[in-house]
Amino acid sequence: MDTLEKVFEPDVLSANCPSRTLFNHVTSRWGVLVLIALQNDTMRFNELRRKIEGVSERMLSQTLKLLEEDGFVDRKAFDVVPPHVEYSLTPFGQEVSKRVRELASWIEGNLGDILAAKQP
Amino acid sequence: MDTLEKVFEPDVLSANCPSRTLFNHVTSRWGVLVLIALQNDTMRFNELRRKIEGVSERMLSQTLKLLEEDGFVDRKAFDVVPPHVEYSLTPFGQEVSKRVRELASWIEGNLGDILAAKQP
DNA sequence: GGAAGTACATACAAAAATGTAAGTATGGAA
DNA sequence: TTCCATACTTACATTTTTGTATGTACTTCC
Repeated sequence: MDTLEKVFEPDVLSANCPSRTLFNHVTSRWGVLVLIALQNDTMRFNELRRKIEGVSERMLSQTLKLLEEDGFVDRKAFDVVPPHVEYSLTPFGQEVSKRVRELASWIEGNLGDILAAKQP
Repeated sequence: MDTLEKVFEPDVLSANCPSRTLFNHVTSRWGVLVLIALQNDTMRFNELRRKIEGVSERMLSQTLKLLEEDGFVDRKAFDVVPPHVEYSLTPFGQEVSKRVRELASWIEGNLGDILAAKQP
């Protein structure tokens, strides 16, 4: 009966599938780290910057903006001066964060064995 | 009694932790896709290239080499001409692949809702 | 009064990633 | 015989990413 239903299957291996774009944002160099850093906390911009060693302000704000547009990060700005902004994960963001964390944790937890197995 | 034991905790948030390097390789633009593509198969170079839409030969071989050095990908070359090479995941590679797949699958499975929630 | 902290934006520069085209040695198909 | 396929590598060009420095409009600390 569903002969006319669309049978579009999202696939990150397809060059122009929207899931690929989202996947790229989430797995981007700083994206993964932002997702991990925000996992259980609400953090301010400079807090995040200190936690994620090596990010520049530019990259951090760019990454946050992208993840906010994708609906993974929530930005709450208080209209005061000096500025006060709080970042946190949306429910969607928490789901992806959980999975990114699992990948990172596995690597961290097996780091010794992985490095020991490397030849060069 | 373990006063002299090392208390090094791998952490991807630390700029020069080796886990960060591995994590970057694994979550690199093409790295994630190679890991996903190889999940249940042994594949040849050009097969992979066709499966991962958009990779250039250069990037594919570079990525494969990196993941091989890290011990996630196994390369088996047969000494024939024309060349015949088979790529597959090592046990470590299967572990990371599993987690990368879970992230990708979650995004693919929730793509509709994610896109629907986006404002801009 | 000067320095530091806040959360960025913007312009410019440098570095890194990626693509393109060509080459290699050979077998098999048309 | 010419073309396609295999699995790459290398040189070169372009694109993208990333960093650096500076400015903003205040407030608080010393």
